[in-house]
Amino acid sequence: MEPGQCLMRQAEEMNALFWIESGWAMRHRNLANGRRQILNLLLPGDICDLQGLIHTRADHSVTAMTPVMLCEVDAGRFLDLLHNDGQLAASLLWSVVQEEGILREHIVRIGRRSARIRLAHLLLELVRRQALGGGPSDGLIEIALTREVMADCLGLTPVHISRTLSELRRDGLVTLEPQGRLRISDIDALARHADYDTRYLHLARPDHVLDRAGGAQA
Amino acid sequence: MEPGQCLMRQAEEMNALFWIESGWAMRHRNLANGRRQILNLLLPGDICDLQGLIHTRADHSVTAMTPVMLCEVDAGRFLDLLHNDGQLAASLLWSVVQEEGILREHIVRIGRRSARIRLAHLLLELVRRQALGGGPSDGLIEIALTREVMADCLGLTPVHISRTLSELRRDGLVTLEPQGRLRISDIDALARHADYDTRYLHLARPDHVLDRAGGAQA
DNA sequence: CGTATACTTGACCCTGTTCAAACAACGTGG
DNA sequence: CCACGTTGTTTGAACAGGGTCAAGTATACG
Repeated sequence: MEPGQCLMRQAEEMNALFWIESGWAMRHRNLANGRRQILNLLLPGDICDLQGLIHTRADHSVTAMTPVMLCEVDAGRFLDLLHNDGQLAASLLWSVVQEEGILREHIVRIGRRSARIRLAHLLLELVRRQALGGGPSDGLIEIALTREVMADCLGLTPVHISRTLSELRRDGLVTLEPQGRLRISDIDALARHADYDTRYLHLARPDHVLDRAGGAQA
Repeated sequence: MEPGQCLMRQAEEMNALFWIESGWAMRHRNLANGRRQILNLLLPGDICDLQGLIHTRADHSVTAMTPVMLCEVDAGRFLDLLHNDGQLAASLLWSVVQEEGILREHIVRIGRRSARIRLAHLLLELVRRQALGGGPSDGLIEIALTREVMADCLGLTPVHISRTLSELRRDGLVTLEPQGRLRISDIDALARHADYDTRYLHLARPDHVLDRAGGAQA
């Protein structure tokens, strides 16, 4: 899919599941007053969306931010597959727990943190998730995020993102690379600075879940 | 459990699942700077928590707000039960989708709405969820919420909640009942006023999911 | 090389915060 | 039954973080 194309549209009925192979996308909701809130960014390896399994109306849209390669699975077939493959079931459970964790973290960020720390957290999370999905782990964020995207993630305005980012750059925590990509110069320093729990999403995938679910078809 | 008791504590290892039979509880995270963000309120009928299934460290606490009766299920036994009971599996899937919807709604509220509308949304959601769980559906919120609880839900301060609530009362949208409980005088009026999607969580539970999962042990 | 899109910067404003004091509701013990 | 501590609520005044509007500047792209 090309940038700007919708994988899924608010209020549309879903009956498939997507798996992002490459490229970035975003889940977002558009409000009546023209505002937008991005709920979560989707990186390679992410699943979208459980809602598809229960064949209901989507409460948000999903839009490609870069060219995206994805794998589409019919909901019915997927449920059948779950039946025969406990490992798949365990993966799904794992992925759901991960996603809920990301959503919760997002709530805390938006609800109780300053603009500066919100932004630091967002960048730290993206760098970490990118690495988990096989991307670079050196602090460079693969794709260029517009100020508007960051603003709509964090409940701020593009103008204020611009200012806050300048601050972080001034303090040597973040640098601006070619093509508008961002780099966290020193991940640990920024994490300390921003009270970021480095164990978050660091969870090794515990195999006992796999074992158990392999028998249980969870 | 008594009010103030923890069902689950941040950073503690979980290997059980709870089902709330009666009473209200809250999921929350406490930050290093002493602030608190409530992630979600748990009402009768809610499940807490999927994280328990994969035996990992909790990233948040759960605390009883009223006396709470709950049903505790060992994670391993639950996974075994899933094996034999497709209906249970479907219920779980359903409940996960519901919960993710609630979390997403919360993000939009906190990220892109004014204090007044945030509060209206919170109250509307509670009234709706309460009714879904068998509680009153006439607009009365069963339990007295402190201003601080509402503030920590919505990313605001108790002082500002107090002011905002006064406004809503002045405008005749909400009334204060005995024992500090709140009542939405006219649910539809408030929903219109607050651009609240009344279809949200109104989702009838589709039986085809049950059927399918009954065979598939999803 | 010109246009479009995004980014930066400044000035001013507004929503929600902070601090502080007064007030109400409630339970306890004398 | 009343005094009183406790906990939660209301209100006011001053303040600040972030928003809004507007102008100017990069950067990419055809």
